[in-house]
Amino acid sequence: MVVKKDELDVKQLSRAFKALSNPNRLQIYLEVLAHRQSGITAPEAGCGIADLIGKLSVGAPTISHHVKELVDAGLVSVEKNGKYVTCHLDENMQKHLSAFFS
Amino acid sequence: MVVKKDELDVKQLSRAFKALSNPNRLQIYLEVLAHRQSGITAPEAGCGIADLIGKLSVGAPTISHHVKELVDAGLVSVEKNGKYVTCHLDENMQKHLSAFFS
DNA sequence: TCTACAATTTGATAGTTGTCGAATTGAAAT
DNA sequence: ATTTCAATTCGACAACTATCAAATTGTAGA
Repeated sequence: MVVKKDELDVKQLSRAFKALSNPNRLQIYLEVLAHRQSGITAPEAGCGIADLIGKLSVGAPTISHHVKELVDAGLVSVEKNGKYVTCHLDENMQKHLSAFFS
Repeated sequence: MVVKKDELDVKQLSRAFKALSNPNRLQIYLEVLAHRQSGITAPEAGCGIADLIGKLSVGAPTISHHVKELVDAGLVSVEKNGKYVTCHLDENMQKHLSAFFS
């Protein structure tokens, strides 16, 4: 059996950093970080798109675009509930990035 | 006396991430990381520009440009010795980024 | 002084990105 | 079924980026 590699390569890493390189996208990531409830799924866990639209000073299409980039880079995941979308932190990626600088 | 703020703001952070968002620039940062001698200044500490030119597959002007971006973002510093230039890791910035993901 | 050479600057260009307004989708409520 | 509303997709455009070749700088050696 082939063992799964646990390290991120340069390409993946640079993609993650690129996702965080735009101030608005970094803000979104910070919001998601702030809403994280480590462990159990709590009532107000996650960060709604509408919240983000309220807090940043760019339009909804731009928020949508940025969230997608964060998802594509593996930094966050999204969960759909009817009309609404909630963002969650990808804790595994966070650990990888933490390890990179340590 | 006014205390010096120790945290990076969103602007500074996103600038650092932008500097690491290009694969070639990230490679340079990795090289500099690899050449770091924590603590004392050892003989082969630091990473020469010529080394970088040898390891990456882009021309000297591009390397020069990328190193400048890393310096501007506060990730590395350069030291000149006659014709030669050596890059050093900015350990303080490294600590800040480490803290960000922890 | 002249030459060689490491590194940077300049100028150009193809490609990428952030943002917007308008149009679209799709789920819930009436 | 129609309306409403959250979110996404589309099409466009100005701003920015990565890279290169050519020209320039500046240091060290002959």
